[in-house]
Amino acid sequence: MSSAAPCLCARLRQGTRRLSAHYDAALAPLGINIAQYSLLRNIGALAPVSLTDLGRATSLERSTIGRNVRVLQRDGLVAAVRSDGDQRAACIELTPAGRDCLRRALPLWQRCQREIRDRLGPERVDTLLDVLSAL
Amino acid sequence: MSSAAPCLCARLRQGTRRLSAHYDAALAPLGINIAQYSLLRNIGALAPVSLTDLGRATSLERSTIGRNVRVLQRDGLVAAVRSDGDQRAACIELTPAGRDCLRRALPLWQRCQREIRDRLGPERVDTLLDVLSAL
DNA sequence: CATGGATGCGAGTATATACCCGCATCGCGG
DNA sequence: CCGCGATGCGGGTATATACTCGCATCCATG
Repeated sequence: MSSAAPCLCARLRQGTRRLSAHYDAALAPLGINIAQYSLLRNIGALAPVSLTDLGRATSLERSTIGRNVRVLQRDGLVAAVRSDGDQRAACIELTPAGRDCLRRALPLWQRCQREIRDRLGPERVDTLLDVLSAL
Repeated sequence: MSSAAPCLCARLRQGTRRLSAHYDAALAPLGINIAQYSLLRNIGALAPVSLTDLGRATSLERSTIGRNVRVLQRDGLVAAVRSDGDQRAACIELTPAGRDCLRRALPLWQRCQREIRDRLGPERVDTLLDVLSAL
């Protein structure tokens, strides 16, 4: 029986792909996806921030952060700033274009959040967040 | 307020990364990860199966399936079979090594499933599966 | 039977993600 | 002050994933 049970991880991955596609589609007019939006939000909240700290905040590998930030940097949404202290740290902050992108993305993102909340109901959303935290 | 609310998608992605890492670590002794295990299970259940049908079964892009299957094929876990009908279909099935890998992976996977179920409790697991289906 | 739309795939390209290695810098202990 | 472990990053490599394009095959219709 248990060998026929659904794989929790596979289901979670599948749900994540589907939900990400939904958010990605909503953000597409701005040329960013949900991973980038999330990273931009984190940078905006923590800036100026080092790649290592960004990795800690997002639970992402530092090297992953580096590559993802590079894309945002290429697109002019974030920029490196001179760090006063540690010369190793590559401190990152939003550019005006990045702030503008975040601002315009907000309603699109909120719409996605609302849609999901409406579809699932507030209780199940809260349960989901709770379970994800416990994961 | 809502702009400060947690991003459901980001949380889901984060939880998926964490859970996947857990399953990946458990399956590492067999040289496969959870995505490959899941794909192998699907192939085992549907074989002989075309890439397109595999994609439908897993909600993955057909081109993604093609690339993922290629890795399994390179590792000798799956093989293409002559299709009696449509000459376009690249019918895939498990090799004996693939079946053996699945067999040995089963207890490792079950252990992961049990750990998660123990950590979350059966109700929350069921709720999670329910929510993911509704996503 | 011939042709054109539908379908199945592969390849190109791009991002997300992780792991490992090597380099540069930092800071502490001698 | 000097050296060595700790820390921060970039690059290499690999897989997962998606989108697009082009090719081959299929099939229904004329």
